[in-house]
Amino acid sequence: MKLIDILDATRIPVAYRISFLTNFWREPLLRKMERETGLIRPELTVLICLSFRDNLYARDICEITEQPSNTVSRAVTSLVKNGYITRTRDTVDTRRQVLNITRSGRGVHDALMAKFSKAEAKMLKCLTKEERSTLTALLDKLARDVNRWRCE
Amino acid sequence: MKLIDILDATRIPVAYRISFLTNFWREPLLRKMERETGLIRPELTVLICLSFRDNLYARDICEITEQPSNTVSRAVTSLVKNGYITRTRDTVDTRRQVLNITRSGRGVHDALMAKFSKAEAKMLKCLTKEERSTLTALLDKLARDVNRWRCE
DNA sequence: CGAATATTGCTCCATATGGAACTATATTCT
DNA sequence: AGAATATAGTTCCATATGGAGCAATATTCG
Repeated sequence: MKLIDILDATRIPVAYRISFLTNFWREPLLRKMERETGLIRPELTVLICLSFRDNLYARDICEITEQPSNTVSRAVTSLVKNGYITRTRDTVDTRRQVLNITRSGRGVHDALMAKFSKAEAKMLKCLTKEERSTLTALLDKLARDVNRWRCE
Repeated sequence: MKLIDILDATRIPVAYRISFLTNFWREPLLRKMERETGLIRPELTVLICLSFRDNLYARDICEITEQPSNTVSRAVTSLVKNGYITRTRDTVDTRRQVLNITRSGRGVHDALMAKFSKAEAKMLKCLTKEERSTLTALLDKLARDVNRWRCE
């Protein structure tokens, strides 16, 4: 028996399958990233945020990602130390520090995303192009409705 | 900005959405379970396995779930202590211990699954019945193909 | 202006969980 | 049978990460 044999019987068919894909696709990939680059998850998250937006405060990243501030703080400190982002004290509000991704940070980010993209393509190979866009659309519908179904 | 605003731009549309649902749907639910029942994830996993199959060894559960043996070992010990499963030394191979879910364990399991099922129904409310079965089918296709795309 | 309150980012602590190594038992091979 | 190897389950250790609370600064309100 394997976990996959429970697919048919579970009372939470969608959630179970999503969980399954998370466990067997995302987790190994992230663990591999951790081993190979030394980057950990919250650091990747921060990097992703800063690759989309310049001049963010740690606080912004907490709100964007809904991660606790200590987690973000640690990630930021580590990324600065590795030269992947810069952190400069805000002159107006000296509690704040402006964060920006460096060239090197963007390089790491882009390389990682390329790997993930490749891994995703491999996973999706068993679907037709149409099925892929259907799947994306359905997942999208769920994700965008987060405020209705979110816990608490 | 929110993480959800990255949906359109990401290079890994499916994986990102799955990750998003995991972060905002599964994680809070599991954390709530941990707070309210004291059960942790590997314990739930073991409980699920034993609710599907009697007389498993810890080793079987490792293979089923692909979790490390120490994690399963800890979960088993804790579940036994709480009276959710029984553990009896195998007479043939005395290294092994036969595991079974108790009535109380099944009660906890069923109650949890009922909650998860309800939470899933809430999440899926924005999809039509047909969309739901399409989504399930597509995720199913991906999951069953795990051996082709799995990492290492 | 001065006091109360809010906010930013951080440190301290608790805990979940994976990797490696260990013990006890079983199996295999000569 | 005896030695080498494999396997079951555990313990030890390292680390990722969340919660609570803290110091420094900013804001609000009298």
